[in-house]
Amino acid sequence: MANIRDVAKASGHSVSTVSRVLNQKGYVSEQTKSEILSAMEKLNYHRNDLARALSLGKSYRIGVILPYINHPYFQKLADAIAEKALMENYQVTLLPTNYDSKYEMKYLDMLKHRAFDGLIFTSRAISFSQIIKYRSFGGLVCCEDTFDYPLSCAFTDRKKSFGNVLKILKDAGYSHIGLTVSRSEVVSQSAKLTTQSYESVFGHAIPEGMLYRDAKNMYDGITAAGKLVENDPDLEVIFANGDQIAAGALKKLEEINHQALVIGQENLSSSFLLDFSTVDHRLDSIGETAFDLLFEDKIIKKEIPSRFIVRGELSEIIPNEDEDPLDKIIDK
Amino acid sequence: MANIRDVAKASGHSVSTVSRVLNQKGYVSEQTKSEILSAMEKLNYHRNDLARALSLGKSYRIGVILPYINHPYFQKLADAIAEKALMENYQVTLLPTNYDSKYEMKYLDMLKHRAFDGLIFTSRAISFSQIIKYRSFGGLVCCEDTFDYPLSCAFTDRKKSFGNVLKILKDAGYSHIGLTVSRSEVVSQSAKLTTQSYESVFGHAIPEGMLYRDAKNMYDGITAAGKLVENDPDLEVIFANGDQIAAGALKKLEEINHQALVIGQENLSSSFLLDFSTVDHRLDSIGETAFDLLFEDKIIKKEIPSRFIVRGELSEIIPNEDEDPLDKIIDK
DNA sequence: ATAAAGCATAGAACCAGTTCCACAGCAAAA
DNA sequence: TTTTGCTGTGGAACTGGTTCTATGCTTTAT
Repeated sequence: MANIRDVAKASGHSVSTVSRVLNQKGYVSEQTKSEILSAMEKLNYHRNDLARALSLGKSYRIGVILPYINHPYFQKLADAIAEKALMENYQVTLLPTNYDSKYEMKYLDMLKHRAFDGLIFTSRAISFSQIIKYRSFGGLVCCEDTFDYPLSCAFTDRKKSFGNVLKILKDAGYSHIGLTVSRSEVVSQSAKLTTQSYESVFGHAIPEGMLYRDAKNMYDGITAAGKLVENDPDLEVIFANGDQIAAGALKKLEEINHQALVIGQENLSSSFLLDFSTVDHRLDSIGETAFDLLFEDKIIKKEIPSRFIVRGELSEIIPNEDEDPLDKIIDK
Repeated sequence: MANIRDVAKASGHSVSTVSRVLNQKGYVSEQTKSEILSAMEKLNYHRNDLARALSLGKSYRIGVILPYINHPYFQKLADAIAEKALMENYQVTLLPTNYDSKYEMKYLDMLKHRAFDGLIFTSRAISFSQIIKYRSFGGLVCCEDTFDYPLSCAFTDRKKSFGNVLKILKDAGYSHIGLTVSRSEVVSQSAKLTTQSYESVFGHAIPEGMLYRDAKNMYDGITAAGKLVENDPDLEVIFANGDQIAAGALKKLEEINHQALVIGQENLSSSFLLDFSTVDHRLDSIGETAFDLLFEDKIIKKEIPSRFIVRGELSEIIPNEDEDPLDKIIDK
């Protein structure tokens, strides 16, 4: 493998001149340039990016921290980040954690070790204060509200969007509502906001047994629907924490022949296929924004508004006047 | 940022001794070791992975080349590769190409530039002979049969599995069969095998209008089903090139109230949810194997057998004796 | 005529690691 | 007693780039 010194020797010029040709900056005569170029050709030379990165102190790589690599929510978010990053000539590496703080710390350590120029947290198990400690080692952005912590973020106000959906349900006369969350509200910010929204809309806590706390995939959705109907035979609505969970729930409801509304989140293809309403958290915007903030000098916090996509029987029930803060969309 | 020389100076030892402590190899006395360790602690020292990679000539990074980052088939395959790679302490970067050979060449160039130790092609636009040129720059593996080309691969015999499914359909008395492929059989190996299998089972080419050539996602599935029924009002079966396409087709068939069997591929959650049969190409096995082959010295080619997962009405029709080369599974 | 500015190039230091080699001390084997 | 082998350590070269600085040589402006 030829290196820059080999090229210099072969062309009869100095290393610095070769470097100038390589980077197309500084003064190089046409004559010299073509001599060096042909030497490169002859030696089959290609610049070593690792050496370049070491010298520059910048690797043009970022990492996206996400709990599950094959989870639709995080996948969609990661895709959005990757799309923007690739446009800016950055490479993106997906870093799955399974919500294990050990992994999160490991990836932060990789930032320390200069494996990345920056990290985007799509979700997390560790605290903000832990993350902040690593600020001096590279860019850091979270995809959730970081409140008063000195940490950039791009996020949707879930309390607002959850509250909006719940209010619509309340106004439409529904009261037997089951909810699912991925993790207990003690550890999950999203779960906490779900219960808080419920309380503020309905004026009381979610009734015992109407909150299913371990909904991570379609199969959990099946289980959740079973439990919720078992706990409340008059169940009217299931507000799930994702379209995949909603899809599973719908399947179960059909199976046991229980009539109830199902609402999902993220506007995945399954919600369209199975024709249920869904909260679109605008993951594409969030991802793009998160990347943009990564290498800003200042700490910036950006809120991106959600949309409620109304489908199926709900689209006939709810009023369409609407001056709420969300773009409400009646699909088809 | 402290470096290894700072640690050496601070601890009163040499750089090579610090390196030995860092890598836990070679002789170091307990006394020296603890002195160096505490110096590292004090200086908040962390090894620079870029410098290490440069020195070692190995970055512990691999790339996975795939046309679409959010396509279920490639996602599943990439997930399988990533899972194995992470176990072996390699980092995985997803490299989307949109079937643009420019991108594929760009990623091969990145291999040249030492950004990766190896690349796995899950699909490709360029020829095998193009890829082979880069063999000297790092590991290279394809997830399809590379035939006589000197290139490692992990793959399923699609001709075999397609033929198996088509034979089952033929034996069950179906003859009005529509098929979908993602790209024309001129460029897509998979499409070519689909048409070849059809011909060898039915003894004639796919009738005009019964092959839809641009099926890439669920929405294409909807369009495809419409066209196929239009071209043959007696359509009995749609054999789609993926579960997402099959799901779209099924939706369209229900909409226009046309009774026909739908068969997908990859055994995604949608095939389970919507209860149609599917060909499971064992992407998890393929991904794992592909990684294993990446850093083998020899060129190795491994075939992984597919499974046909039979669901819905088909499970009542087809005989269950079966000594065919595929594991046939009757689901539920 | 002379200073300033622009062009073209080379040399050497620098980024932060790894590793080969030499050398010393000491214990066990010849 | 000498040789061998193991332990422990340091120096220096090496990985392959970038960039600062110095040095000439032309032009151009004053």
